[in-house]
Amino acid sequence: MDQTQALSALSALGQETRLQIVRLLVPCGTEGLSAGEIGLRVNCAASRLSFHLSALEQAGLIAARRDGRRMIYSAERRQLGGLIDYLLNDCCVGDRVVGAMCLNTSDGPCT
Amino acid sequence: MDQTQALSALSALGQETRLQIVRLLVPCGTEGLSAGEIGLRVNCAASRLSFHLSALEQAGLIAARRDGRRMIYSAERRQLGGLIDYLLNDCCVGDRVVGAMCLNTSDGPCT
DNA sequence: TCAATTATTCAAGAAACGTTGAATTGTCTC
DNA sequence: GAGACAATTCAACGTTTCTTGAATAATTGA
Repeated sequence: MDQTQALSALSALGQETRLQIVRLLVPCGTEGLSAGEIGLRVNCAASRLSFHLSALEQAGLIAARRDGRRMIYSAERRQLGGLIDYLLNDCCVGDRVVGAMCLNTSDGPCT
Repeated sequence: MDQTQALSALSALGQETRLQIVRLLVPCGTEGLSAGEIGLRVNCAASRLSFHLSALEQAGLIAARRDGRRMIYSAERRQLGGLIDYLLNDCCVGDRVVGAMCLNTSDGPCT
């Protein structure tokens, strides 16, 4: 991930509804959720939801597929991982203080 | 770090000039750089720079101190680490795919 | 094919953001 | 104190982003 991609991912996540959507989708894995379901969970009108979903899709943070008459969205976890990796290694150049925050978590994937 | 703090950090970083500033300041550690120096390095007029510096400060990503007639800014590396930690552990709930991206880097702080 | 369901697109207005230049504040040196 | 230096604040402007509601597209089932 380069700076341009990181920028678009960061600004996509820097909005409440969109951060909520990503947090909702990550635990659903590749199975994902339909747009309607997402709208119910994040309490969001359809057209507003579509707007935010397409922003996340453009940033590469979620992927869309059709299932009958519904659209299923799922988190692009590799892109999210890429963003974290960018922050940790390209932005912060392996800085010890920053890295320690990651290591401090008891059950995180880095321990 | 909670969702509110993460949101403000993410949206602060989702802007080119501000991401540049953070990338510039992290390697400088607690020593930091003066506003004028930062302005030269990121090619930014004084008032515009001030605007972005205060946005980063409000998000807790940088700290300011005065040294004579100059203001010295330094990265708040713990806050940056906290953001990464949030993305990895609270947002992504220790997701394996996301975590793997972090582990994959050869010389990152997580290996 | 017609109606119902699901979701997107469009246009308009409101709100937030980013840029600019001028004015201001704080600090230093003479 | 006067002048220079470093940085911030302010107001104005244009741009982008977000929200809303109405219109449109795609799919399904009677």
